[in-house]
Amino acid sequence: MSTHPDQAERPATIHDIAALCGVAASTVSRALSTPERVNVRTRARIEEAAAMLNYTPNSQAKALSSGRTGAVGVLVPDITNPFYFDLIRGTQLQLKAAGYTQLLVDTEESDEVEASAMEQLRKGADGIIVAASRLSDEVLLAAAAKIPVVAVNRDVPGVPAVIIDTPSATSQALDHLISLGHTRVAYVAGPVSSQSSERRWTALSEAAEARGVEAHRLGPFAPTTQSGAAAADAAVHSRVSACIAFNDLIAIGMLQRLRERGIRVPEDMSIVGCDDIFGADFCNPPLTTMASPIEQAGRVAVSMLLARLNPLAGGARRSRSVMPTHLTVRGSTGPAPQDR
Amino acid sequence: MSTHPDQAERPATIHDIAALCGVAASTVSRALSTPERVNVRTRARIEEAAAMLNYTPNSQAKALSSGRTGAVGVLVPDITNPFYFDLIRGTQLQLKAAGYTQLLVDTEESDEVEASAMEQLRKGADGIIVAASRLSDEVLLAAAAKIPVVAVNRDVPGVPAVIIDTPSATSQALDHLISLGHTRVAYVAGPVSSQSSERRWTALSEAAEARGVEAHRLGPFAPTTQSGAAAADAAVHSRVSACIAFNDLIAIGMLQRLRERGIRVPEDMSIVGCDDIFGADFCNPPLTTMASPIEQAGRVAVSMLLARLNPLAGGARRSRSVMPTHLTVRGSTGPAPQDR
DNA sequence: AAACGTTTGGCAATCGGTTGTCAAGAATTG
DNA sequence: CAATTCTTGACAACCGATTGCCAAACGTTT
Repeated sequence: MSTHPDQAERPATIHDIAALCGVAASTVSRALSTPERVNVRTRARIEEAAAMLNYTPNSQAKALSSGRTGAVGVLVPDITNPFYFDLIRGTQLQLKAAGYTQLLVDTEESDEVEASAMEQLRKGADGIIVAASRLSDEVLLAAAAKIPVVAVNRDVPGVPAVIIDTPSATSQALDHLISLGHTRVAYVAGPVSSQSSERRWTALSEAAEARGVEAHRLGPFAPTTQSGAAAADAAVHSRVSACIAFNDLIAIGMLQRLRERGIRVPEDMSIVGCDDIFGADFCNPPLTTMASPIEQAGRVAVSMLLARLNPLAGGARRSRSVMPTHLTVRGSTGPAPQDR
Repeated sequence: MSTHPDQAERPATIHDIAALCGVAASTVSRALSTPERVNVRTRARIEEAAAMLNYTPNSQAKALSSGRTGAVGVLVPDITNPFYFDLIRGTQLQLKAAGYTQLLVDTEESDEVEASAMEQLRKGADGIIVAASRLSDEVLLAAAAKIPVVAVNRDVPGVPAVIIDTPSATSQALDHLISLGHTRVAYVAGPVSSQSSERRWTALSEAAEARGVEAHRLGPFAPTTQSGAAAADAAVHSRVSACIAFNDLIAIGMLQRLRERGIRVPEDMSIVGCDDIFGADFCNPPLTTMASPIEQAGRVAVSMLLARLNPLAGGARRSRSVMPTHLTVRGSTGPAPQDR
């Protein structure tokens, strides 16, 4: 069947090692997973044989018999949204460091796809990290009861979470705009299913009231540059002098649209984005935005999940971690126009 | 152990279905995987029971007994490089449509990480798609002998590949620059291990010679915006009036650096990028670049791989597919300066 | 030297499916 | 109605590990 019948084309198994060493397969298994329970000399022989045969444990078989898959699912609403790049990279690095495999799934901004992915992963992964979940509180909670889940940017009591503290940054952004003389500000809302959009609006409207400035709400808008065009038109129509956008994609889309319409940024209109994604620093003008350590958020999420999976390893087992956010001022915000 | 001892918390297995229908587990397995070999009525009962129990096959067990994992590994050098976003999305969509799971791995631009990931995936996946492989021809060929591999942007005889035809676009870019009056052009090279960088330089230098213009080679540079700064300085020093960069990341980095140094684009220097990544259209100035259907490239790669995995399904079993590339002219290229 | 406790290693069941083999039953045919 | 073919479904081995259980071998203590 093979070109070299006598040469083992097929990956080595513990049985091959066992045969080579003259021990039982179970001994090999123990020697490799519970070294202290096997005679030093035997173990040495086994390890030598394993190295010689270039042995790699079959993860499928391991998963089947042990129940642990060594994989963690990472669910994001849209892979092509740059915001998730850093998050994905953070989870990837941390997971790999811990010897886990990352199963990345794009849920296409759909709660159904998300739910089915979770059901799928229930057997295919040891745990799940879900970013910006579109699921209802109840469904998410139910899912978390079946498989360890860590949510990112989604706050549901009972579900461990990493929260990126954009609401507080929103207030900073408002103060920044107020200090520039703006008195009529719009919040360009994200998808209705986005909890963070909701929380940000709450923070913003409260802060605006406390400071005595007008806060309008526009949207909802899809978190893409395309919908930024509609957002820009809405903003112009609402006669505000500054906008705080749900995220940088929308903000960048607004920048483009305003430029097309001949509306100068920041002279005629100031724009604040959120996330400090790739591109925020080199768009035209560079975007004032709310930045947070996203990659770190991914790493923290993994740590929280792994602490739950391996309780023995100690660890504070936090169930909630808040990532700080700060305002990064660039060129898209400036003094309010004086035309009134 | 559970809060509801009488309720099946554990996912249903074929044995549960078999018990419910009064048939053997193997019959259930056949009914679900080889429906035509089971009595219609029995099959209907089984399917009904499966639906009732909310049965999902255990992929681990399936993989173990059948040898097929239903997963495909996708290896990219750097997840945070926007170029790969669309590629990843293309593979993800096409794989999901075919019922496969995508295992995404960031090889960190390292041939060693890439090789070990391949070895790992040899048992954990049915096939591998590797983008911009850093491996040597021999190693890649050896890997392809062990597990079906489709390479993207890597041309090794014997390894099926999807090639993005940037060399021909490079000539287009050169013609574009020549028509603008440029006579001294630099190629800003990518990593030495990148085959596409090499092929592009070959195409460019030949085209330049044929057209009687000077072509300089700068670099190598890492494919990041950071190294674009060094590239910009090198370009200025080499006194060329136009640059064709290995990719958009470098080009965008150059744009930023040139701006810092007060060198105007395109008045003093024209820049051409490659890939038309996210951001290329809204940087300042918008980047003239070589665009190709990257997402489609991902989909084609998956199709080629799956055709190999399931030969029965027919399909032309192409072993090489070339994706067209065209020049997208934006604001970063303009007439050559007249100062000489 | 006997009794004891402790390692150490092998057997076999198990995870949840797939698949080859084969016999019983149904359908078709002569 | 009997013979034959086909269909259908049950049994059991197997994929590659893990793991509970038990017995053999070892060293220690009295």
